Amino acid sequence: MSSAPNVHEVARRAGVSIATVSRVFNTPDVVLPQTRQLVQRVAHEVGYVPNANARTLRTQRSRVLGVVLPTLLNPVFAECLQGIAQAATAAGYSILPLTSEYVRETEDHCVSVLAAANVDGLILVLADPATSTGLRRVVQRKLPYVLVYNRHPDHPCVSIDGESAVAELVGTLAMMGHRDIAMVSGVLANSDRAQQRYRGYLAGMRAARLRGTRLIEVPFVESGVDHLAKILAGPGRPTAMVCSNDLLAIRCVRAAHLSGLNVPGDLTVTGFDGIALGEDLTPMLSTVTQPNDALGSRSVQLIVQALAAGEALTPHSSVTLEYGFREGESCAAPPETASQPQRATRASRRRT
Amino acid sequence: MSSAPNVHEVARRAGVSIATVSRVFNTPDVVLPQTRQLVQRVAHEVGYVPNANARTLRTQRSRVLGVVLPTLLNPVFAECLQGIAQAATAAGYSILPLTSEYVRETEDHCVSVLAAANVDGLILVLADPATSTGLRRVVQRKLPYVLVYNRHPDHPCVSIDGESAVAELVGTLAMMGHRDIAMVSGVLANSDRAQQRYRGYLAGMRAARLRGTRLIEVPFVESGVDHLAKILAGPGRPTAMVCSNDLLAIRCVRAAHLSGLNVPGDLTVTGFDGIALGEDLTPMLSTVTQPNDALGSRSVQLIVQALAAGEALTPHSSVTLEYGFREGESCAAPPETASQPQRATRASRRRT
DNA sequence: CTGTTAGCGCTTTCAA
DNA sequence: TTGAAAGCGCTAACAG
Repeated sequence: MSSAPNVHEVARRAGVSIATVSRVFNTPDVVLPQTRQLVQRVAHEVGYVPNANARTLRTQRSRVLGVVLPTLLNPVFAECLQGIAQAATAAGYSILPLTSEYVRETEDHCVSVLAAANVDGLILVLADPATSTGLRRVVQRKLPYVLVYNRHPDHPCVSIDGESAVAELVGTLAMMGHRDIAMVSGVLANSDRAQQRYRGYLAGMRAARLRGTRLIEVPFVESGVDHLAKILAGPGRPTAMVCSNDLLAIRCVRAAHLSGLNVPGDLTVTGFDGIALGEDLTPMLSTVTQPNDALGSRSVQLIVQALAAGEALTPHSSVTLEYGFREGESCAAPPETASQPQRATRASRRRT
Repeated sequence: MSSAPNVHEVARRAGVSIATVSRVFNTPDVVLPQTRQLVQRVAHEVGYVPNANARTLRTQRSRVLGVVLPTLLNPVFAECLQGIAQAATAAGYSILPLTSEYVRETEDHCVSVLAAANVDGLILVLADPATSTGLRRVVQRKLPYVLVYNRHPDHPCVSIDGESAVAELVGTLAMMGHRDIAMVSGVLANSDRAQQRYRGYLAGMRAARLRGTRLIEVPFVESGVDHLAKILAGPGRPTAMVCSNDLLAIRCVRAAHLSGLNVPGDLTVTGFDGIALGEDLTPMLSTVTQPNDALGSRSVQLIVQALAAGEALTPHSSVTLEYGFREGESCAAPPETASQPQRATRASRRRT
């Protein structure tokens, strides 16, 4: 409602020129200590803060990184954003986070908004880089960008090898005696990560010489618990469910309970993502852990570094971080095989 | 890296003046259809998007709402932000969300950043409005603002009556036979909501003629599960734990499990917030539910409306939304009283 | 070390 | 209906 004080106001009150005021905020050491302190005092008194828009307009750099995430309702992305925020602050950048809600058009729109806001760089978590029109626009406008979680040979990415992780996990389950292992996923077409993990599942099953692969796609209308419970209550239910993310795994555990099944006694459930909350659940969620905040901070570092160097990031700069496994308590040998549930003990680590 | 196209570029290519280009984007109907279409075509071709900074600088309004939240790692605030984002989009506003991480200085800093960004209004979730220096600055700069979750007679707030909610909840527990009811909270000094809820606890205990009040403050170093488990393993443990938020409740359930206690058989646990995830847990979390997204969207509506009217919001415009109770499965009569756990059936509602 | 001045991209009178 | 021109708040030459 009231007009914010500007350089003129401060300059007038301090009896100096607007240039001096500007210098105090940009190159303080170039102005006489005495003058500097005077200006600082006056600025503080009137509550002057340099207008970021004017500054951006003039300098052609905003020191802002645009961030596009699918949603913040999934803690995975909230954790990642946390990492992004911290790293950005450390590097002297602000962030402007937007969510696409997994809608293609929204993803597109986010890119437009961020471009209009003159962000210096973009950190993107896309549904699927291969088909993203927003990404195409970013490339053709030559905006510096990096993808996170996504993996694609044509783009700079910070990610983990989800395929190997799931393959490895399935191998472990097979060694524990599981033969009926199902994969639970959101709609595959909606996410390259889901596809990646599904490929890992298939590879793992193949490697273990298990033929009965099964994909349970949970359309994300409602939470999907009822749908899952129905499957578990029916005949021929799997002994293990490998879920494409932790939220889905939590729902599987719930569905098992609703079907009168004990986890892990009657049913093994594993997740993917390693959200912090999973550690506080009972049973503690067995899951593939990603370094979510590191994925975020690493992407900031990459882009900030590219910005400093003045050259765009290439697919060549892609980084694959390590994943891990949390043993948890939702995993055991299948009921037929072991008289008493035996825990998984494997907790290996892998890099690519 | 590459310079974005601007009005001049588009004007030149379309053979019109920059003013006409501007009009096409701001008052399309005032320009000849033929000219308009030409400009639109050219703009689209070169991928022109009006520079938001320049526009803001010139018009002195950004159509951006600044949002300050404690953290996004607690789904409560992510849910609220979701509501804010939707309502803002619907009203033609963008949002600029920042997190304070419950640090006073950061809260302050967020306000500065948002002021510098020329946001048209502020939506704030503060640690404590009574002591926030950031808020003081907002007021003295006469920035339009509204507080969410916080409650304070001197400020416009969108909130629920947490005190009554907890009091009511405690009453219900007492009626179920609980006498040893403890309150579990984060550090009280860190949040006016925690204080509010604690007052409700005290009031509820008083109303039920229960004298043994007990506050368990969980410092948020680590998750606090070990601390809680230790308390539960010791003598004189309560039969019910009323938690100040759902995340804490989840940890209490975990702690109970680690101490060999069954929830709700041996211990009743209730939460506060009504995060969506609580519904998928086993036992399903019994909790006070807040309309998190409505709190967010309502605050947007208030501020947008004030902006349109050109007059600031006053404490008078404060809105109290209704809370509810989710029965859940983490609540039962205390072990001494009932041979078999009996469920709470109360699910009342209250407004203030 | 400090002041004057041009101009970032845009909107908006004011004229035509 | 369209164009010319001023100016939002700031920074960065350039002079002094």
